[in-house]
Amino acid sequence: MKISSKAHYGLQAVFILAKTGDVVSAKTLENEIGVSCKYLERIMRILTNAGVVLANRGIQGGYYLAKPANQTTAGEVVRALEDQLEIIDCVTGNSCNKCGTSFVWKKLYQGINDILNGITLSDMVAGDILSSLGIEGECDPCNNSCKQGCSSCNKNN
Amino acid sequence: MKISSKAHYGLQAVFILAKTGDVVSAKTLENEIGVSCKYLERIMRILTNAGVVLANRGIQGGYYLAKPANQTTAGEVVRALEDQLEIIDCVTGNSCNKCGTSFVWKKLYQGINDILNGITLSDMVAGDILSSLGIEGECDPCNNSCKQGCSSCNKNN
DNA sequence: TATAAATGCTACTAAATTGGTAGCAATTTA
DNA sequence: TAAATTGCTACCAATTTAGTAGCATTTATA
Repeated sequence: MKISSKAHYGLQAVFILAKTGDVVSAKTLENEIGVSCKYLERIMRILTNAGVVLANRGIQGGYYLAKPANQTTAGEVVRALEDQLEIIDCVTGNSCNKCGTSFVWKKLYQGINDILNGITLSDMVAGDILSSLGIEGECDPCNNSCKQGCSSCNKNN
Repeated sequence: MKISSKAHYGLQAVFILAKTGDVVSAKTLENEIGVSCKYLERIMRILTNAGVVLANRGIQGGYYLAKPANQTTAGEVVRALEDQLEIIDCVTGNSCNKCGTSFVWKKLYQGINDILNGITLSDMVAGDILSSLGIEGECDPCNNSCKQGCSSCNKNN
């Protein structure tokens, strides 16, 4: 149950595309994210084939969102890069030994998809701007301190 | 983002403990689940150390739930067997590059825990009984057909 | 008290997955 | 034509997963 580096880098990449609102090359993404452009190319190609982003070749080429940021969800991105989020074989109906646990995985599968489908790239950009303005104070989503009123983790809301 | 076989087998095992309501040996679990008792022993030892189950050695020994089935959640079981469900490093505050995606993973992490914490072993046993009685009709949680009113996947409710 | 049945623990291993790298082809702009 | 860029395939090292094996320890019971 780990997020792969592909999904992590891929979501960072589309986040940058959303924030930039323009064509961004793999080389630029490499500078922003800090991982080799060859690896990013592979990741972006998966997202291109999935229809999440579009690509232009040649000089001035690069990647850009296929749809507006507020119509692109984290779910689309992560599913493309995480093998459809099929957390266990039986959740997509490909075989099941009826072991008594399947409804747990099914619920979890649906829950994970619901959560990620509920987050758009616009949400991510908005959350990032708030955070960079220091509006959330010490409520960093990456640690366990959360101040009341924060819009990112909602832990104390 | 795959459920490990340890978590799958482990949840099957505690499900059997809950259904049986008695001490069950690894050998018996082997017969029920179809995986070697040596591997199950290792899994059950993790659950024992986590305080989810208790173990008796010797003849007539085996494993049993440490708490009543309605007070034991899938979350406790899965967290013990899936490295605390730490889907990515930054969700538990151990480091974060503030890449703009962290609040997605944080929300996902909290969501996954909430879902699994909301399912008790009693729920699982109840769901299994309903299913074995055919009450849900063709709504098998393991395939994509779901009839209205089903209590397992809620897809059409 | 012997014995069989059970868990506890550690070490090992084969297979699969992850996380990349490398090189060349194709495309496009200037 | 040259430079910049994506597209594609093959390869590879490291890690993780999914077990197996063997012995130690404990315990109920005959």
